Formats: sequence, structure tokens, C-alpha cells
Amino acid sequence: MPELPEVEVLCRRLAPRLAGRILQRVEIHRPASIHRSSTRTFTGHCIGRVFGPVSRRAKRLLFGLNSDGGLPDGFLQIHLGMTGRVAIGDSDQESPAYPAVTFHLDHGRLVFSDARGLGRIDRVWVMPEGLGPEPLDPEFTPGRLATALGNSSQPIKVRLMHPQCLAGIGNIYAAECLFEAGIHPKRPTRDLREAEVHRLHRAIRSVLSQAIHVGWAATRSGNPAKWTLFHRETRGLGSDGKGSGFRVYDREGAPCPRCGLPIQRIRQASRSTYVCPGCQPLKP
DNA sequence: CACCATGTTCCTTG
DNA sequence: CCAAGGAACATGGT
Repeated sequence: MPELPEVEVLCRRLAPRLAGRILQRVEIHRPASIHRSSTRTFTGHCIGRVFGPVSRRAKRLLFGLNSDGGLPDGFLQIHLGMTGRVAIGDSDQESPAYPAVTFHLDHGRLVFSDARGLGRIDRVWVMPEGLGPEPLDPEFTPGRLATALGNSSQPIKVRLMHPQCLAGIGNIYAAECLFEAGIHPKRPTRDLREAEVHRLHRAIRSVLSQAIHVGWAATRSGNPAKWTLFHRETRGLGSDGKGSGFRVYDREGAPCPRCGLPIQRIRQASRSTYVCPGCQPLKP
């Protein structure tokens, strides 16, 4: 469930439930999930710490930790990879499938589970560096987008997904944003006109914030166990033009919600991209 | 068995 | 040198 909107909603859900909780014990079921330190070192840097604010940078969750004296002591950073999940449960609840690391708290526990094992947990003391701007930051203007895109000849879709270019955009939302902006994924980045960069900026902000809105609403109105996969629940329902479903992602052959032509699936950098041949012309 | 999969990083090829 | 593509990571679902 890991692109910016899903991580953002997860972050907002976890924050109030973690604040003040004490990390008493760490159980590592999958050592490879611990990044850049031994399991021993990692555990030692966790035990006894108290959870503070929870935030997000790109697709990473950052759990602020304090020492038992109350002083700030860095972060627990979780990158979900493709299949990572985070859940909070009572101690007597059944564990989720594919548990990788369990954090036992003074009340309940936090479980990171991961079927494919591409997610990573890190103990860090500085904010992540080398990442592109946050698209929902008020400072993120069309000009900032233009700067981030640079004078690259890369296809715009591939460029959008590059973490050092822009934070938080993955395969799903790259396709959605480009559809919304009416830009073909294969357009060379440097060929985009100013008006198109403007449209793309607007599309990125509206698609991402709408996804957060939908994801957040889903957590509040039932089906809490499945909210992270809301895009799968809504497959095929995207033709309402706005709201819950994806407009193009995973909708090969389905009618474009804007013009009715069948959505095409193409390949780019060995990943699937979905595009409407009518609404996203190859030529500006 | 074949092919697909929400991410990131590194290597190879042209 | 650069850019684009592909592989790798490790595993499950269809």
C-alpha cells in the first residue's frame, strides 16, 4: 500500500495511538528487514524509548522517539517497500500474516509485516536526505516542479517516479497524475511546455490530496482492515470521474472516464503504465 | 509453469 | 559521458 497518500493516512492513524507508548521489547522475525545495523544494535537503540510525533517524508514513516528522560532521540524509520504494512493491535490479538518485526509496547504492540520483504526499518537521527520536494508542501509551486523535473530527456512518467526528483510518487499515482494532466507518459520531460508543467503541478496536488481524503474517509467508515488497499476495492468503479476509484491505473480496456476510448496498457522501464490514447496525446 | 505485482538501487547496453 | 532499460532484491497471487 505504499505511495504517498497511503503512507500519509497511515501516519495520521498511527500518531494518536502511539503517542506516549513505551517500547519495551523488539521481536525480529525477519532480520533482513533491519537496515544498516545489526539486530542487536537496533534493538538496543529502541528499548526504553517513548513514542513522540509521527510524521512522513516521501514514502517513509518517521516515528519520533524520546529517551525515557523525555529528550528527543531520533526516529524509527519505516519504508514499506511494495508489500509492507503496519498494524497496531492488542497483545492477545492474532499476528498479521508475514510478520517481520514486532514492537511490544507498554500497552499493545506495533507490527511491521511484509510479504515480499522489500520494506526496510531503520533507526535514524537525521531526516532523510537526497529526496525530491514534497508535492503537498505549500512551498511546492509550479516553478519548484519545473526545477525538480530539470532539463531531462527521460520520459515524464519515469522522471516523476524518481525519488530524487519528487517525493512519494509511485507507479499508480504517476499514471493517475499524467492522465489528470492530459500528458502522455512517454513525453520527454524537457519537451513539456510551461502550461503543461502547470497542469501537471495542479494534477499532482489534486490527485494526491483526493487520494488522502478518500483513504482517510475509508478508515473512518468501516472496513478498517482493508483501507490500505482501497484502490483495489474500487477497481472498475473509476468511471464516476471523481472520487474513489482510479481513472486509468489497472483499467486496461475499460472506457476512459473522460472520452470513452479504451485505456491502453504500455510498458515503460519494464513497468506497466496506463494511458488514454484520446486524452493524453503523444504530441503537445 | 508463466506472468504479474504499490519500490529503490545498481548494472548494462547503446 | 549520458540516458534508457533491465536486473536484482524475495515472495505471493492469478
